[in-house]
Amino acid sequence: MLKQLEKKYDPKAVEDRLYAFWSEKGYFAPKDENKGKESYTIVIPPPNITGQLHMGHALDNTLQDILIRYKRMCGFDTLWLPGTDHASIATEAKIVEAMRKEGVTKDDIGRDGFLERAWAWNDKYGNRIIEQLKKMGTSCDWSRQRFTMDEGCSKAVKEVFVHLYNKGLIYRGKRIINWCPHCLTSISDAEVEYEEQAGHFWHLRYPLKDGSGYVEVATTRPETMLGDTAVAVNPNDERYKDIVGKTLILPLVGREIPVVADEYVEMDFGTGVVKITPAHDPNDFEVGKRHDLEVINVMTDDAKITEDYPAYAGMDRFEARKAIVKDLEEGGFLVRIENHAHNVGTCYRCGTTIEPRASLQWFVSMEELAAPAIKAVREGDIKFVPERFEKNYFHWMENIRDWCISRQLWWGHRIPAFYCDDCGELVVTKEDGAACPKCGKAMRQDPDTLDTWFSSALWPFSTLGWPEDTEDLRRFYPTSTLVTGYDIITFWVSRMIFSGLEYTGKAPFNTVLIHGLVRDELGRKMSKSLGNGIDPLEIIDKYGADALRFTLASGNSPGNDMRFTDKKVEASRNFANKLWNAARFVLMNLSEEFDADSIDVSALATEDKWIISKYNALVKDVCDNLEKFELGVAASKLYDFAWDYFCDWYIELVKPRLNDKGSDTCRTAQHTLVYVLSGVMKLLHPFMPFITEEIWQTLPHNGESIMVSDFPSYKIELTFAEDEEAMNAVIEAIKALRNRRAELGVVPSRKAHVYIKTDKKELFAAAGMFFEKLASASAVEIAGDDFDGADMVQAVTFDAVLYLPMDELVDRDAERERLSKELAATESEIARAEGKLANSSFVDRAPAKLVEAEKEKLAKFTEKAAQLRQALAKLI
RNA sequence: GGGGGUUUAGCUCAGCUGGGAGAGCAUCUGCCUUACAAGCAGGAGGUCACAGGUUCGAGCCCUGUAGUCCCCACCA
Repeated sequence: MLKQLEKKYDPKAVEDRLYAFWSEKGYFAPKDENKGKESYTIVIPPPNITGQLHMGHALDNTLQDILIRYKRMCGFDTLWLPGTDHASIATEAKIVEAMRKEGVTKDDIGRDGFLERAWAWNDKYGNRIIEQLKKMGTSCDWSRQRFTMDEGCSKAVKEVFVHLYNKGLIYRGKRIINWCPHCLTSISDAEVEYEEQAGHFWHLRYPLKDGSGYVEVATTRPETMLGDTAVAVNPNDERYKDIVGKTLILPLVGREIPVVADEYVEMDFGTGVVKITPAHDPNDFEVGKRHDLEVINVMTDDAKITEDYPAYAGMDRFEARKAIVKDLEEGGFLVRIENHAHNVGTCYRCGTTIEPRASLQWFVSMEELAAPAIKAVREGDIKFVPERFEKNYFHWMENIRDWCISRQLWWGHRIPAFYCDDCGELVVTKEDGAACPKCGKAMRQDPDTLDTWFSSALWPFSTLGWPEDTEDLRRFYPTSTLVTGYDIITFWVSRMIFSGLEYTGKAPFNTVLIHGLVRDELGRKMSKSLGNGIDPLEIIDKYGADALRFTLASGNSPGNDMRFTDKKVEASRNFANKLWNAARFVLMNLSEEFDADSIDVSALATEDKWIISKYNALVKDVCDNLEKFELGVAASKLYDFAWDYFCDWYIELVKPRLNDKGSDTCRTAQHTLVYVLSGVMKLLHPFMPFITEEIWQTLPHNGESIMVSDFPSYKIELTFAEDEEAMNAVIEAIKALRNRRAELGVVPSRKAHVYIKTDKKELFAAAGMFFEKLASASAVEIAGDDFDGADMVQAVTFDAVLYLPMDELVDRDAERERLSKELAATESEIARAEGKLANSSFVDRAPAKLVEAEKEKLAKFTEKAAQLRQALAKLI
């Protein structure tokens, strides 16, 4: 006896058990016997060890899991490689915060003590998000799980750093960088977010040393005037020709500063005079370099005024601004204040206003690296889906600036540069604790660490063993599809591309599948500060992982944002339950085992061929869609097929045969049910892994898990166009009857005799039981050509006219009106078709197939109109 | 300032190379038809933002306009 199912699908009773089963069976790992086959590899975008699973992860990983499960079932040598990212700033901030609560600072415990805490923290919490991912059903090969700071990744980082340094592509220099006074580190340009703020324009007056007057400058940041080392005007500006080269006295400070001429200054903006603060503005820094100006830093690491300016020393920059403006005003140097909205750079981690700052940092020289990365996408070695994101990528890559990679943090990859304090030698080496090659003394390692993205950039190959020539690297690299959100194309995708090309000589993946953001019901970004985030784990708890996955995969197209609502998950949950009950029904009616993977075509009834033919077309569609990364389209096709065709029609059509226990036709119906349902389970498995496995295992099946079964493939011999057409005619007739009965308000329990006038007598005669079961017919009779049908209710379709003797129930006027309306509609269709066919340019230029189809339609509508006219005539 | 997305039923969104507008939810009507009320059957609801253009034919292609969202750059 076959296993029976509970009435409602209970995800909790299934998910953890099946996940453990898959895991124990080792299905997540690539199979040895697949070695040598074409590989399909995905590397996970490594979540931060500080992270908690959010909807973005849920979406990202659902898409990856769909792809990898699909390819696995298709027989590829598949690997989905998981891991985590050390997330230097985020993690360090978290640990510092925890220490603050204990009253301990980084300086108190020192670098080693701090790192000890950080590693302990990683041991404790680093795997939390991995465990959460498993709840989603993600089929990563956990045996290959990596961490950006594990030994192998660290080795790769050093290798790359030394390689680039030796090639002259990494350099150390004093430049303006973005400094976060809260995180106390430099950050890269990509890590700065701009926001518009209402500010002011302070017009200041700087006196000429010779007492001949003043120049007026305008600034949005008056506090930086302490560090001014010049004032600049445009060389072509007639107004200021005379003062170029003269000397000014900097108010409040008394420093003598020159007036320089520089193209950078725009004559028609502000006063046409710019104060130059090389230490605190990137443009000013460049001007300063051109004119050999002094770079005077006026702020401490935490953005307070330095001791060099006693009047303001220790003041926060914004506090100092007020004080300085007040003093300028009192000294008569403030001309006026204008309102001015301007963009302020903020730290993407903490939101603090960044402070541009001249500082000695390490940089990657980007121009040479960017060129091949641009070429690879340009020439199609790497494709973005959807393609439009290539524009973003090109724009970023073509305007790329050098990448500031050093961070004043402790948690991360320490820069492998060593200084000899004795002789001043700088050595960049993979060896720790090397002695100075010049004087043999011990050297001091650079205290800074690398930008987190430096190691992430190597992820597709560092995780496979690079720089060693490992079996995994040969087997799985280059990877296939990278799945990520559009928000990290610049941070991550672009850097992986140039890294892969530079270090491995290959593009790290061939397709970048971009998805959008998951937003809340109101279309807002989910965020901690808004508190509008929805916890995927709570959704899983309430509706099941399959429902969540199906929701995220469907109703969503690549690159576009989606809104998340419980209503959508509910619909998916209902779908899961529908599948469950379909399976229940099939099992309840199963009397023996059948081969779920093949079917004897010769025994099939028309309706069997109809569903199998439709199923076969579905297989093709789903594969095509998945190959094109149209996962949402595939999902909705599966939904429609399973619910509409299979449940609402096929199961209902086949019920009468199932009652005929022991008959051949019953057995054929059973086999068809098993064949199609189990195929649909396979097609759906990438989307809804748990319920499909549970159902598949309960049904007759070959093998021990759907996860490692063969994905269905399109079979030309399973296309039955004629049977499809025949069954469609019957279905149309059933719908027409139902429609008529509903319009007349006849309850289903009231059965009625049905007369059918049709050319397809055999078909409709054989379909009698369908009308009894699905259209409340008490009996069905095929009417002869002389059948009159006067005073009967009629339902007209292309292939048949159906008569119901229910005169006493019918309002004749209403019926006449209805028929007239339908006739009018039909006549307008005829007019449309005739018009089209009368149009010689259509007939001549449109494809012959379409013209032919139009003619057929015209004939059908003409026939239908004739029937309707007859019916009307009989009513009167 | 530059670039891009988006605008389709009351709501959320699909709509593949141009060839008679779709789904889910909501709504209305009728059904406990022994797989499923998380269900079944039926209905109503759209000048596909607007204006031009290309085409035999446009939701789809081109141009422009408007609303909306985003990205990049940044004039002190």
